[in-house]
Amino acid sequence: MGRKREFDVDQALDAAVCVFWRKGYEGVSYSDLTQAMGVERPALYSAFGNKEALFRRALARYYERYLDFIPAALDLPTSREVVAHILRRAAELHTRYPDHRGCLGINGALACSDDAEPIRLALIDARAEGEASLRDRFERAKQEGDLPETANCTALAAFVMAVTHGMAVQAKAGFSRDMLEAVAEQALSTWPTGNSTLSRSHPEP
Amino acid sequence: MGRKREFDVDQALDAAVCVFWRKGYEGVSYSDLTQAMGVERPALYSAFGNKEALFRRALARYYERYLDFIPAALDLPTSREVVAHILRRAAELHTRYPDHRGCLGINGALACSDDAEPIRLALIDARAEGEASLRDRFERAKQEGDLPETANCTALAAFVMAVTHGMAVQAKAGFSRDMLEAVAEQALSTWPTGNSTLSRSHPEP
DNA sequence: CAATTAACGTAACGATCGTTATGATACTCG
DNA sequence: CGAGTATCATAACGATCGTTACGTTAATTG
Repeated sequence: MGRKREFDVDQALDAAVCVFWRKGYEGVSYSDLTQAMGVERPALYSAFGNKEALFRRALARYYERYLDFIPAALDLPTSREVVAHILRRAAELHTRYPDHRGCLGINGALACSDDAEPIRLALIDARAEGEASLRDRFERAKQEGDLPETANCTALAAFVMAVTHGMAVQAKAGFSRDMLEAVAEQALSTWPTGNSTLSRSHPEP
Repeated sequence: MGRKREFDVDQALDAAVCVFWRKGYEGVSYSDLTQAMGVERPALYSAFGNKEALFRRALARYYERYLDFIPAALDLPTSREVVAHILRRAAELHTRYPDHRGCLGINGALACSDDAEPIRLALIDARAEGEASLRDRFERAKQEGDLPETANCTALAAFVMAVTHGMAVQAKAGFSRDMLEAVAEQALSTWPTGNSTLSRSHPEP
């Protein structure tokens, strides 16, 4: 019972994602949020709780709506294809929207005040989760002969994520999609190959 | 004439560098600054101007005190040595100080409010300058036969900077120096070689 | 149709932001 | 020594931060 909500929560959340994506957690004020979401402050608090809770909701939505290509990439047959897909899709995503470039997982909070430290740590955790799943995928690749026995899967996953993060920084600085894709190709050119037929059965063009 | 300054400007500036390095431009308040620099607010204004001017001074000092290895690296004989030196020194610098990890050039302002936009652009310019000097160095390497004729020097420079920025993000997230060095080595393993004797006359161990 | 309930907009909360009067203090120069 | 000046610490400025009373409006329930 009671009055029914006059705005769509999901739609408002999408708007919040865009604002945080552009300005980061601390760079966003409630004035920014109310303007972008078309919702007055008290409605935000009743629907999402405080700013921190709203950001966490926005981050979760970002991962499921924009970073869904990462779990999808993990299903590709070779580690090289996994990496190629992640790097290329990241280059595209980071330059897709001219008014909020880069990655929310990086833009959200890199260095911040003590007040925002919980958000910074939450972003670190989120990134670490993706990196861990990538490492696990590389371990599987090693077992399959797709990566050499000597491969350091932890380091390889960290390398791929480092390039992705670096591209996000450059995207926020205005780098073109083409330039980021050139960076991605350079990163790919280092990729080790195993000795099974797996990696040769899916040649890159 | 008049009263003489009771604090050392350079020393205070070094303290400001550390604070901005840790919390970024917007994450730092004047309370943080006065506490870290041991100087009251009006003295900061009279010595440095406002917060934006202070940050620009701190950024300049950061480049000359901590990023001096970049111009030094450009003088090394081969492009591979240049890149190796930059990546390894970056990995070290980004993990050197436990209480302000990463890079001021990234931590300073990645995504921010509209008020801090001038600082964000200044950081972009500063990074672009280093990237351009790296590209120019690679062009020279190409002329010397140290890089193949087909090498895309702009993309190579962007790649090296992307890895550096990615390592900075990871350093701020708590990654160890060893892990960052493994990332650097992986990046190095992609490095193209020319066909002159130059690159072979300085083999890596 | 009342009674109840929840979301609405307005407007204000205390705290902190970056910035600056203001008067006291310490130094230089005539 | 005394006039002048620059730096000092205290304290306050208006603006904005994230957050929330409060009275009104619209929907549901008996």
